[in-house]
Amino acid sequence: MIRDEIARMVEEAVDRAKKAGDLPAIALPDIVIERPQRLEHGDYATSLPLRLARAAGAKPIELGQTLARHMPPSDAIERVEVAPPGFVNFHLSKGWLAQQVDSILEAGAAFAEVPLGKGQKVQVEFVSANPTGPLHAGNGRWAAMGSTLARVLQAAGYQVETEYYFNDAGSQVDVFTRTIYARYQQLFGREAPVPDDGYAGSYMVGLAEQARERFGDSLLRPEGEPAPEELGRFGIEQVTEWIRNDLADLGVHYDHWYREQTVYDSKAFDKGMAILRKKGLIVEREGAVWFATTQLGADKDEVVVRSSGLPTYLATDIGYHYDKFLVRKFDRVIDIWGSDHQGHVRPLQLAVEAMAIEPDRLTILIGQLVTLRRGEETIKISKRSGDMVTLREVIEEVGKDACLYFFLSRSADAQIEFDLELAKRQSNDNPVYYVQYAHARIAGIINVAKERLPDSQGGDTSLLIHPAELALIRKMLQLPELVEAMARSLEPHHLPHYAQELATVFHDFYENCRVVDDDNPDLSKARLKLVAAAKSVLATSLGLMGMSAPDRM
RNA sequence: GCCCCCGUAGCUCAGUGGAUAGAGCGCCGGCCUCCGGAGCCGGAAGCGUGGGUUCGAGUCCCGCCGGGGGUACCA
Repeated sequence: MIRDEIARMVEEAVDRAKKAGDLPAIALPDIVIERPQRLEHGDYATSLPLRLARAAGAKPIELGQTLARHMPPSDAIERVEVAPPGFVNFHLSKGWLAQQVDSILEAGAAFAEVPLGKGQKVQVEFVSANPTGPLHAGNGRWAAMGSTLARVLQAAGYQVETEYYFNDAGSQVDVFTRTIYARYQQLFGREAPVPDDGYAGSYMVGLAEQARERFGDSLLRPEGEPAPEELGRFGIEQVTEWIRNDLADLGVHYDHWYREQTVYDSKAFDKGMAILRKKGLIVEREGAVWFATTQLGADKDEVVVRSSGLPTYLATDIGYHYDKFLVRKFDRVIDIWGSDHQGHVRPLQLAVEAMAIEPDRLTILIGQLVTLRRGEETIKISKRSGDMVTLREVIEEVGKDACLYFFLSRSADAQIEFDLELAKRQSNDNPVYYVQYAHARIAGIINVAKERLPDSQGGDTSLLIHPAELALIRKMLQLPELVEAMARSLEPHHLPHYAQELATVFHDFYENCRVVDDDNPDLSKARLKLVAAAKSVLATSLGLMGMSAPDRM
């Protein structure tokens, strides 16, 4: 990327200045190349002189001039300017910019790729909601974010696997089974109340009805006997199928669906626990088994096996991460959790570290929860109370792409409010259509060109000199930089904003530059290349977000 | 109480410690003899609050105010 080349140039300028005796031999901070907000400040800039001033004992502006004087030449850079109070600004040459159109066209979707991950094996696990009820609208946020992050990391050179972990073994399954059994019994006229801690949602009645169709009354047990496990398993399977379908309708597909039961069956649970036990971190007390995190600096210990004999969520998660790192050998693991799980972050990190896994191989992204609202009314998300807005409902009423765009455009740190009424009303105003419209518009232009320009091949991009043309090229060139930034920060929410900016500069170009012009076939052919490149970059951006890039709307 | 996240335009949200803080929606005013007006151009309007660090703070640190989450042998 050109930005990296500029960083190397700055480094070389420093070396040359030192050798020439124009700069004392001082330690160099990281060279940061930034993008100025204003075009007059150039395409790229560095504030290195400001940072070096004190150590070098010189005025920033003079340091800047020294660096500029020693700056090696480059075909891509038209001029280097020093601006007060101490910036060095780099202006890209128009000719070089125009050439990039050919490079972008040639690269296609690979234009967004950057060699950052070097083939490292990374897992992204997200959503992983319990299969005890349908996904709610808030789960869509993690689906959008996780799947996009996975594609971004892929583009950044990582070998990525996505995973959905579903809980088919814990205590919630027991609650679920008792609830569905209550509903099932009710269908046969028995007085069986839904347990106090059970799932109140009406979908449980539907599941019971499905069970009745499938099993008849064969699962009825004598009064007072516990719920049959088979009924629970049946329900879990049905709900898992709903979840798969909802995610598929959002365009989210996983490489692996991982069952919690696997943690036990594969002995990962036992092996993980054994490591911690060997280190003296497992203690028994008050009838339960504890992970002694206080020995690792925490302010309280964590229960791993309840006095009932059932492992806790944390315990299975320890085994699960043993499996991720020590069995499946991912170089990096990224878990996306809602902030309601934040209390588990430290204990799990401590466990991973205690298993001798380098702590920075595990990244747990905590996303703030989605608050749902319908007009004035706030809706509490709770599967157990049954008062919820399902993801399916939102996808159907707002549309897949608009839904993805909404969830994706907010930082994970922002608690967002999803007003279902507003979302429905504004779905036509969703920015995603603005971006898709730009893509469709280009498709239209290309069709017109086919009719009117018999020979539309081989445009000469050096004819592209209009400010609107160059602005479009400049914006396209940001995509690889953005992919790299997102892969580093794990913040995919920048992508929709970028796509919109790209669409904006395209629309501006469209207003100012006529592409298909019978009187000027050479310029038309050059501009056709430009819009074809823009179409490709728009499609790539939309593709990274899991959205469609339609030729017609 | 303690821990984590957040307070930026009327609303929903962006903003790698840099040079004059942005977008969408909403509001006001303009633009179709011409490739798709789901578009373009212009306008009004903002960093919760008080200190500190820095050449430079919306961004980092501390206090206060406000919102969300956690602090379970639930996940």
